[in-house]
Amino acid sequence: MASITQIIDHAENTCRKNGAKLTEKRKRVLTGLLISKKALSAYELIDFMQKEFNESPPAMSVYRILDFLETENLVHKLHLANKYIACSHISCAHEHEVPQFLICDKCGNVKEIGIKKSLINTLKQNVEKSGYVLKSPQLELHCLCHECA
Amino acid sequence: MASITQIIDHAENTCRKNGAKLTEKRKRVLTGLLISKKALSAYELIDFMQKEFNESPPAMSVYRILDFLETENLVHKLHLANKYIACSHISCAHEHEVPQFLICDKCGNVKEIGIKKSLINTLKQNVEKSGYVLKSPQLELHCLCHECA
DNA sequence: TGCAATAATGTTATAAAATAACATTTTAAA
DNA sequence: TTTAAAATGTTATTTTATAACATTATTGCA
Repeated sequence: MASITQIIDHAENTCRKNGAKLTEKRKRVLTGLLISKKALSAYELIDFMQKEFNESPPAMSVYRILDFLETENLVHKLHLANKYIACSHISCAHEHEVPQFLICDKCGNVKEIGIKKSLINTLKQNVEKSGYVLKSPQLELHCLCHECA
Repeated sequence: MASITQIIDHAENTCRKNGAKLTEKRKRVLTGLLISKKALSAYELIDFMQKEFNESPPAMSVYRILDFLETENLVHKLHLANKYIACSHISCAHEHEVPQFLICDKCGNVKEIGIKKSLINTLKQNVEKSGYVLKSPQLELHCLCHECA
């Protein structure tokens, strides 16, 4: 399990390779999500950063930074929960599976699992049979965690 | 293809069987969604109903009505788009498939397809292997429709 | 039929999430 | 060094959603 510093370094290198820049502000937002044990909304992130880093960035900035991090695949937006979660594979060397998020409707806990290639292909075929093009196979499912079930 | 009146009648009977009541206000919200060619947000619904029925219910009421309709499975909330869409199987006599929504990220068009039982079972097993319980297998996918692709 | 309880809806206010538009600062490139 | 582009800030607003209290309508029971 890589330390947060290592993950940030790795993220920085990945961004540089893509011609993007992981600025200090962006690092701090990503760090906030990595430190946090749970998915956070933009405003929860602002509160969290106020407590952890003694800085309170404007919401507009946080949203922009989250958009950037999402575009760089460092962060995932969970639409079911209106929250963001750090990608759990940032420092992996191998290509990892498309994420599927199991979101507890009761307590908000989120678990990330990988979607098998075969399942993605099935989804993709279903989509194309319907005249649409699959843009992003990331999945979110309404669940209950083992504590709330 | 059932007429809107028939669909509403069917919905009313289904609610009655479930011990719920499809009041006039609720009928009008459902009708609005049935008339509409596309998924609508709560506020879009309010605008739509102002134009179609010359009534402008408060947002709070619309949200409550949408919650009710969703609970009765007459309406689906699309979390990716923050919109609602009428269930397309209200007057079907047979048990229909769990819905999967293909949502065009560009224009907002939504297509509903059915998820095969085998795919649901796969999803369910993946979830349970992770210690969670699948609560609702409804899926939403980021897509592009054939016009926007 | 009348009354009490419950359900549905309205009102007022606010919270939460998100974005538009303009401005300033920082960084990178020429 | 200067300019252009990127990043961030500021101000304001829009959009989505809900809390809490009040009123109205409906239902069930005596």
